Amino acid sequence: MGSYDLAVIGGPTASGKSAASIALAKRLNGEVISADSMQVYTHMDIGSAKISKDMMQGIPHHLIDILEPTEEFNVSLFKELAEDAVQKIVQKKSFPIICGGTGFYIQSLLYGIDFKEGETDQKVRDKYEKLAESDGLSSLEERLETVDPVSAKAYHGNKKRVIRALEYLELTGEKLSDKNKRQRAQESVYNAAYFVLTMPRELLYERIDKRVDLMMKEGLLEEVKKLMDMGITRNMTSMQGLGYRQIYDHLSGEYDLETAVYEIKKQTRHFAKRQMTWYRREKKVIFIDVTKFGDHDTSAERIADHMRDIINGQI
RNA sequence: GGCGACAUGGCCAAGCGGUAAGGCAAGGGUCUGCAACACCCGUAUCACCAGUUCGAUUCUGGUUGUCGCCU
Repeated sequence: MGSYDLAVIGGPTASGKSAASIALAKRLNGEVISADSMQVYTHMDIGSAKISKDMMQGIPHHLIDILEPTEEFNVSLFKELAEDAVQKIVQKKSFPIICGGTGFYIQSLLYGIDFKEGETDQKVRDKYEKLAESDGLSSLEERLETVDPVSAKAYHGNKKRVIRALEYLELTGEKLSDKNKRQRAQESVYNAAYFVLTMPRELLYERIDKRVDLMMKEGLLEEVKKLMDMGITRNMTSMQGLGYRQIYDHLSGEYDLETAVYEIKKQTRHFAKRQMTWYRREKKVIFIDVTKFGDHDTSAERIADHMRDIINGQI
């Protein structure tokens, strides 16, 4: 397996990560760890484009269907669970393959970002939340400006992060920006082969549109209805997912179905764009243009061959 | 054929004498506990021609185009 500890398969949504991860796992006696903020939830299959048991072809998968949609999920939890999974896979003499589009999650694992210090405190958070409501976000921003100007500049207008910065400082006495600087200096804890699947933007957008249409055909509407019946509300982490929240809004009478579908497509395009900017700044990624590996139905195998060769040091 | 209205960036749309609001889309970016989140940056010389004026996207005339009404 050369000198790599693990492989990462990233890329924008709808780029074919899942198929490639299966093909690679078969080649390397690997197991897949999903780095996806929505596929962790049960009852959310269609909208999250969750890989089916069939498609898994017997390859073990981790971090899929591990939470109820009522439960919270976040980077910190992901990192913990993913680390455990990596360890278990390695102990079995198998090869870990991280597959998913959430760049932040992958980063947290690769660089061992420490979320233990300044662990979030609901009381402190509520306090700032209330302040934001009564005095406005700008008052919190001013406050942050005086105690941690670097964070204040970076998080301008960003309520969640302004509050986190304030919270972190209050809990630890250290500026969040200082902690980040400290952590950024860290080297990756794993030697990872970080692949990112890409394709021309136009093609990607086409595939996104098609995939959303397919999700609708497969019953995304019904899926969201069921979630609502289960008592899932708009503010839960699970209902933040693309596709879910738009259908939710439609079902709550915000807009008609056509608008919902249009919004899902548009927002997914925006998302894909953001994913790309994330990968661009990631240091050692290996971009793989999937269009160079034949047509879509058969390319996964050839892409996996290519990735395997790189991992084995043959390229 | 006649009458009237309108022509502003990819789309929608303000401005109506002093050198182009805004929204959306496209594009770029930020991100260290909600990240499929949240946030930031950002693109025109106003259909064309000729006048009036110190100065016109804004006024006048014409050309072209679009829309509506009428015969």
